[in-house]
Amino acid sequence: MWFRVDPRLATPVYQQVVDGVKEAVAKGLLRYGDRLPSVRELATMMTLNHNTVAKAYQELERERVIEVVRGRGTYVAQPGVVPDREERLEKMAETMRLLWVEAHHLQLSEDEFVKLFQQSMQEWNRERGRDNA
Amino acid sequence: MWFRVDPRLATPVYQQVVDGVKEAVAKGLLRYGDRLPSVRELATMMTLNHNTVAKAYQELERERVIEVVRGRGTYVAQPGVVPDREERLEKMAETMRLLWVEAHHLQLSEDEFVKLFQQSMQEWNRERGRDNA
DNA sequence: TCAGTGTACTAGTACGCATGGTACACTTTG
DNA sequence: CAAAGTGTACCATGCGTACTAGTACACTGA
Repeated sequence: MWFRVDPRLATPVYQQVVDGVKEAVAKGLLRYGDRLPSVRELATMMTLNHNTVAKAYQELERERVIEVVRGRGTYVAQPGVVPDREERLEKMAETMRLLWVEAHHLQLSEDEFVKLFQQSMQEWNRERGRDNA
Repeated sequence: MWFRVDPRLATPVYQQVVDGVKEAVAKGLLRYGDRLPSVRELATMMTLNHNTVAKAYQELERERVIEVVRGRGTYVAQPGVVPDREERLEKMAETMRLLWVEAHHLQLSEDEFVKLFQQSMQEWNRERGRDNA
């Protein structure tokens, strides 16, 4: 599978599934039209309940990351209009604010903070490049 | 008070108190040696339970943001050694990763993403400048 | 017809958050 | 010494969410 799930973490399992799929799509591991495992398949693979996987799939469909075809399965959706774009941009900005406050308490200078930020993005891009080779 | 609390939000109230105090310290609204309201005072002011405020204060003390003197009160701590520095840096990096994934799904280019980031920091610095005048 | 799909229920367990109340050891003040 | 104010430690309760488990339904394709 393209991701892992750890029930001991604080973030809910269904959220980890959502994040995992979104990351796989962002990296290009999953592309438009690719079929995802059925809720029962994925539940068996990761030893989860099918309801938990279904909850994740519903959230992913709400965000237009996947498309559901009743009776057939779920597929990676084509990039298009993004729902709730403004709210999500707002939430991103708020998260950045909290990050900057935390950086302050970790005694990071503005330069160090920006560097950590760029470093995190570069590492991600390296992974993406490898996966897409 | 230096912050607000909204019990309707998803983030726990005690966490909002923690974030609020940390932000006030980061901005310079609270400085080394300043006294914080007692748990019962703050609880009354914000119509919370004293246990909720106490939980927030304990977390703040664990992070060395404040110092507790039994029988006297709580005070803003002097900047010093930061506990759990490595773990918190790790968590920051992980948050940045998730932000970058979300940015991808919001169809933000790398430049737009970085710009949003810088913009968020600049706005914060403006507020800080105003408060510290 | 039948197997596989997502979906919708119900029921139960577990955990964290928040409130409310009481009590204790400590410090400062009168 | 007494009183008031401090953080802290309990216990009990209600509430919402997460997760599991099981069952059932409507739909699709072979």
